[in-house]
Amino acid sequence: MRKRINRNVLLSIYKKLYKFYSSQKWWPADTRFEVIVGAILTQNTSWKNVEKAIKNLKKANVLSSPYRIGRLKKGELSRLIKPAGYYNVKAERLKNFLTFLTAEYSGSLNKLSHQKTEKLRQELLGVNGIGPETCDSILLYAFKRPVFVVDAYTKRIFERHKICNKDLDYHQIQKIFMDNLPRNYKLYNEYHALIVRLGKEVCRKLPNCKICPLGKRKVLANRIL
DNA sequence: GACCAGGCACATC
DNA sequence: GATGTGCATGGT
Repeated sequence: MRKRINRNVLLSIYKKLYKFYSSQKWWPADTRFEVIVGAILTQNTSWKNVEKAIKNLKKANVLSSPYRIGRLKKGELSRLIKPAGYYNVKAERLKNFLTFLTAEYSGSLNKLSHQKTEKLRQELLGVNGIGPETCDSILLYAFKRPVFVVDAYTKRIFERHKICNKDLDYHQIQKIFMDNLPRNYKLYNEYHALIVRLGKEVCRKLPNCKICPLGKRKVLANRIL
């Protein structure tokens, strides 16, 4: 039997984070398509490296529409996204998404955006290379659906703060957040972004973290994040 | 030079 | 079903 959590805990952590960091203005991208490309490129990769890859794509003028990337040869695409790492797999994954979009929606993100959330999720998960987190990032940040994104930071931070059990999988952790927070797109958008900000900034500064807004530095010092 | 970063698919047991 | 492994760059 799972431990029941206090409904207010998640919201109060959110408020602390927001007060401390303020809005993160996510997702950092100019277009919906750029969000999707970024979501695939950032898989297990620092955003700094993804930025370099995105810059290359923009410079080559292929990020303005799915059609343009779709026309690139895989080798050429790999070369452009090289700084983001795993460039061969990621080129394949981008291609897979574009093949799906072309085949099922005539290459139109607008058409895709009319689908209901559950259908959209199933379709995205059907693309080889799009797993739960990438899928939910796309749902949340590209299509503004109220879906909570769980990532490595979320797991680490909330496990160590005893809010999630260590053995919970992606969907179970997601459910804890979604069952205990209002289903609100803006809230989920900001919350996930704040968690990433906290993870990035605090993680490396252990064990002498002075800025953790969660106020549990003793636990933090034991390598919480 | 080791370790990490906004995962995922696939092989093997 | 659980666990292990390959994929790869660039910063600390």
